[in-house]
Amino acid sequence: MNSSTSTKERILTAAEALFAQRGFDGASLRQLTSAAGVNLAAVNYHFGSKEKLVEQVFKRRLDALNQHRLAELAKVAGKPATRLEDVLAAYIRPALELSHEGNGSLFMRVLARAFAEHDDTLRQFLSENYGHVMKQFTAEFARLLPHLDRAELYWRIDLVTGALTHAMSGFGMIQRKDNVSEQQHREQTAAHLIRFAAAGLSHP
Amino acid sequence: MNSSTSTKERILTAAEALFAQRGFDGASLRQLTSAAGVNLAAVNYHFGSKEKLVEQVFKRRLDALNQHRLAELAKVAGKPATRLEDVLAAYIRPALELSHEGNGSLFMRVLARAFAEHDDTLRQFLSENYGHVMKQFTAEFARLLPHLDRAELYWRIDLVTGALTHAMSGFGMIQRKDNVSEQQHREQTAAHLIRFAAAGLSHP
DNA sequence: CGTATGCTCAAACGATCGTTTGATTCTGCC
DNA sequence: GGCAGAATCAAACGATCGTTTGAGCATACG
Repeated sequence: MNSSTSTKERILTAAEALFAQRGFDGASLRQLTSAAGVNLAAVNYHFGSKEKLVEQVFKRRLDALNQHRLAELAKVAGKPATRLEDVLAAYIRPALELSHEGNGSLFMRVLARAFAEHDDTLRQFLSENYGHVMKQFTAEFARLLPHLDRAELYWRIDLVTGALTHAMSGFGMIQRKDNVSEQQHREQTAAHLIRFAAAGLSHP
Repeated sequence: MNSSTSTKERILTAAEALFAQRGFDGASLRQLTSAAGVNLAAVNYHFGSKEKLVEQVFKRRLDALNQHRLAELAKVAGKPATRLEDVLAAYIRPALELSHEGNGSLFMRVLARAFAEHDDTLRQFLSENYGHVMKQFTAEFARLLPHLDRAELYWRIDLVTGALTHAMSGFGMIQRKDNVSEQQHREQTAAHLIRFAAAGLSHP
């Protein structure tokens, strides 16, 4: 028996941190298993390969993220009083709040990195597993923005996603100041992003 | 004598393509020199190391990009008739048009990848070499958006940059259709991005 | 108790990486 | 023509990578 958490979970947590720090190729299984305090062979034993481990790192967080997103969307979808900002909040806030659930802030960087890696395998993985989430959001955006045709809507949602990804990666000019807590910073980011996106989405 | 171009230039071009395809770590010097039709040792002879080669790949394109950006900005900066969209065009179009100058489309993916790599070395490199470009654009944005305080303006420019980076990376939902030329697609992207960004920047 | 099963471990495997070496060829100048 | 320096080449170096192996340990069940 292990110290408090299972070997699998220890590997996943250490992998997430190391992938965020050094990238998927940059983080070796030896660094990873050493940080997790497990044997080198444990990764291949429990996950089959390094690539499968990467997939599981994604799945663990993204399942939680999209569940959270859909729950927030369900609160406002289809209701007459719903404003565009409400749907955007359901789309944006869970993504930024991912940093709250146990060291998840590192995962945002993993995700942003993965987006840029531009791997078709990952792209297919995301599309297969979470495409239905985008469908639901798109439908609700379409309801609130009836003056936009479908192609135009896709373009704009894509740009919103780009701004969100950029904000999540933390690479931009905007860095958290020392006198601002991480929670405050995230709240500021969400507020700015929602207003910015609302204006960009709804302009004629 | 080489076939028409120098060894250095051949390496840079092949490196750009391979870095875009497989990432900085993923592309090996053996693949790279093989694709360029030069000897393996040529990289270390001409550039000193793989890391120095990466720097030069960036420098070659970014020098051209920022020169182009500043030239476009100079045409409109400070003039009374200048609209926000004009400054955004000077910021966005050269970045998207990077794909026109000799196989440069691959470089956009290199750049997007580098942004996500989140390497402090690169960050410092970009800041040192091209920080003055952002300063000039920020000043002009500030002139056209006097109702925004400095912090608010920084936030919004950052979000625009995020959307631009995302669009450059070509990872989003929006993919170029087969019946649309690359130039047309880039023009559509620029037009959407400029309108989206203008709305997001100037909202009250 | 005996045995089957799940897990951990140290060690090794083959492959590939970036870099270096030393010889060889090419180039331009006196 | 001959020599100096730049450039190219095949070959090898040491390091590190992901993965596999086979023995050892723990736990659970008949």
